[in-house]
Amino acid sequence: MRDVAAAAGVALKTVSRVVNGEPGVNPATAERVHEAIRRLGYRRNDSARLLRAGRTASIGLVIGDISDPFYSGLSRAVEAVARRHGHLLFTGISEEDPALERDIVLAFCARRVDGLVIVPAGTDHGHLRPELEAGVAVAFADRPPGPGLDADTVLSDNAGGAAQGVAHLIRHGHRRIAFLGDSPAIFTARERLRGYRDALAAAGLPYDEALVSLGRPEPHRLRAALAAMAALPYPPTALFTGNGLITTHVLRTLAARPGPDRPALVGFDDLELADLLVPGVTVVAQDPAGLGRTAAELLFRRLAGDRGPAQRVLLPTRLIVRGSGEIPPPARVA
Amino acid sequence: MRDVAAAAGVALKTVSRVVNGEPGVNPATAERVHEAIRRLGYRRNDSARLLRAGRTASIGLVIGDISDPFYSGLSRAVEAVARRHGHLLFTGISEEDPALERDIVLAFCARRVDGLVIVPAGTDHGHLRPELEAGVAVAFADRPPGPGLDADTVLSDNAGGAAQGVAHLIRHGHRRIAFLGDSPAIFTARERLRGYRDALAAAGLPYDEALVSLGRPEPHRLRAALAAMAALPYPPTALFTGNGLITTHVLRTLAARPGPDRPALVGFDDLELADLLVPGVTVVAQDPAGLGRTAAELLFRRLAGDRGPAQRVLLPTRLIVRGSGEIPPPARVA
DNA sequence: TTGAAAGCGATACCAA
DNA sequence: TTGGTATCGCTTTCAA
Repeated sequence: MRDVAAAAGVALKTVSRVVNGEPGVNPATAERVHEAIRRLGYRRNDSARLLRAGRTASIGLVIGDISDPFYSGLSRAVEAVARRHGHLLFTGISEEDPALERDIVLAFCARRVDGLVIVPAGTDHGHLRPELEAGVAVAFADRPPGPGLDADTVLSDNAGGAAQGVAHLIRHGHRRIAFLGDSPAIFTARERLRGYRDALAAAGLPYDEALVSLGRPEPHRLRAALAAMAALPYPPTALFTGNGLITTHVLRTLAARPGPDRPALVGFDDLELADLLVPGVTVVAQDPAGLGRTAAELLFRRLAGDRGPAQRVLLPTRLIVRGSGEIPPPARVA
Repeated sequence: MRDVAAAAGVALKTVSRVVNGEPGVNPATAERVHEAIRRLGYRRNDSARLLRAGRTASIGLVIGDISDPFYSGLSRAVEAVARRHGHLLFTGISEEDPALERDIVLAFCARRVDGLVIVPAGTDHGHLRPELEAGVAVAFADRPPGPGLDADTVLSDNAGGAAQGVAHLIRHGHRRIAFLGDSPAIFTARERLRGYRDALAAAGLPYDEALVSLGRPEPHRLRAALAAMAALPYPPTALFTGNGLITTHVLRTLAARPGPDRPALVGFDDLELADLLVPGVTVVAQDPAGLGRTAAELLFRRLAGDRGPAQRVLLPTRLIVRGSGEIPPPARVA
C-alpha cells in the first residue's frame, strides 16, 4: 500500500480511502490511485486490516471425523452460515481425541478466531474458560460441553429418538429387543440408551442386561455380542442399533449369517442406500445440517452482541420406515 | 504483551523472548514474566506474530461439496497434512459454482494463505495468475486447472479406471454396454467417457451413441435414458455408470422396476454399503484420501522452496468385484 | 542479559 | 479533499 501511495503520489491514507470506497476523495485522485493499484498488482492484506480492526472475521470448527457423512453435513452447514456472515472457516479434525481437540481449539484461539463451533470429543473444557473470558464465542453441537462450562449447545433429541425407534419395534409386537450401542463414555450413546430404557418402561417391559451391549463399534465385538444374544434361552427378536456405524456392522453380520428368523432392526442415524437394501433399513434420522446451522447461528448471534443466558436447543429426530423395523416377531410356538 | 511487560517490570522484548523460549534470559527474570503471564491470563496473538513474520501458516482448501463422501475423504487428508506441517486449514465450499469458487479463492488470498488446494469447479483460473506471481502456492486435486495455468495437479486415472471397468463387463460376455455419465462439461466425466470408448475399441466393439447418455445426475433424466435404451431393438445388457450419484440413482431405478433380465452394472466410485446390496455392486474405486494427501504434500513441497516444473500425478483406481458386474448377458435366443 | 526503536500492512483520529 | 501520525500485537535489529 505504501508503494501504491508512492506511485500515485498521494498519502497512505488516501490509498486506504480509495481501496475501502470511503467518500471524500477527488475522482481524479481516485483514478490515479486505481491506476497505480492496477500497475503494481496490489491487493489489500486482510490479515493486517483485521489486526487493526481487532477481529479476524473467521470462526473455527472442531469436529471428530469429517469423513463421517453425519459430520460432513454438519460441517457444510457451518461453512454456509459463516460465509453468509462474511466469515472464513477454519476446520480442525480432532479424531475424537480430547488432547488433539484441545490443541486445535487453542491454536484457533491463538489466531484469535471470533468464535468456535465445537463437536466435543473431550469432557473437560476447562481450557476454554480463559478464552471465553477473553471474548471468544463458543457453541457446542451434537454433544454438550463438559461440566462447569456454560455455552450455547445444540443437540439432537437422542433419548426421544431412540425411544421412538424402540416404541416402533414394540408396536410391531416385539418384547425382546436388544440394544447395541457405542461406549457409554459418549454422551449421545448414553442418551440413546436412556431412550431405550424409557421406551421399555413405558411399555411395561423389563430391562434385561443380557440384551444390552455397549462398546466400540468394532465388527468383531458386535459379532460376538450378537452371537451371545442368539444363544440366550429367549433371544431377541428385534435389534436397536445405536449409531450408523454399528448399524452397518450389524447388517453385515446378519447378511453373512442369514437365518430363517431374521430379527427386526431399527437403527439410529440414516444410511446412504438404506432404501435399496432388502429389506430397507428403518432408521431414526437426525438432522446434521440443522445441528450445524443452528449452532453457527447461535454463535453469530453472540458475535452480534447477544449476552443472554446460554441456550440449549434440542432438534427433533424423524423415524423413517423402510421395512427392517416392521418385521414381526416369529410366531410364538405354544 | 505490553501489559505483561509492565506488570513484570521488563521490556516488551524480554517478554517476547520468554514466550518464544529464546535463550539468553535470566531464569529469575523469566520466572517474573511467567508469573505476570499467568496472573494476566495472557496468550500470544498468533495473527499478529505471523503478520510480522510475513506468512500465515495457513492454507486454504476449496471444494465443491463436502457432504459428498468422496470430497470429505479428500478434505480430511488435506487437513491431516496441514496439521502435520503446523498449518491451519481454511475450508471453503464452492457448491460447484465457478463464481463462488473464485470469490473464495480471492478471499483466501486476501488473508494471505501460504497455499491453496483447489478442486476446481471453474475452467478459467486467470484470477489465480497474479496470486501465483505474488507467491501463493497452488495445487489442484481431482480435476486439472483451466488452460493456461501451470500448477501441480493430482488426478485419478479416470480414463484408465473406466476402461478397466468396461473391459471387465466385456470379459463377462457383454457386447452392448451403456454408458451413463455426468455432463461432458466436467473433466472427470469426459475422461471416463474416453476410457469407455478406449475399452470398446480395444475389444473391437462399435461405439453406439444410442447407448451413451450424458448429463446432470438427476433421477428423472436417468430414468428416461434407461427407458429409452430398454426400448431399443438391441437393448444394453450391461451398464457402466460414471459416478457414485449416478450409480445410486440407476440402482434405485433398477430396483423400482425389477425385470427378469437385470443388466450387469459396474459403477465409477465406491459406495457405502455397496457390499450389502443384492447383488453387491462392482465398482471402480478411487482413492480420495490419496488425492488430498498427495496434493497437500506437493503444496508443502512448494512451500518448502521447491521450484521445479509443475507436476501431474495420476493415482490408480481399483476394481472391486462384488457381483453386479459379473452378471452374464442373457442367453442368446437363436 | 536486557532494552529501545523500527517495522509488518493496514486503519483511525485529528489537522491542514 | 488530503495528509501526518499513532496504533493493532508482535518480532527483529542493534545498542547498552
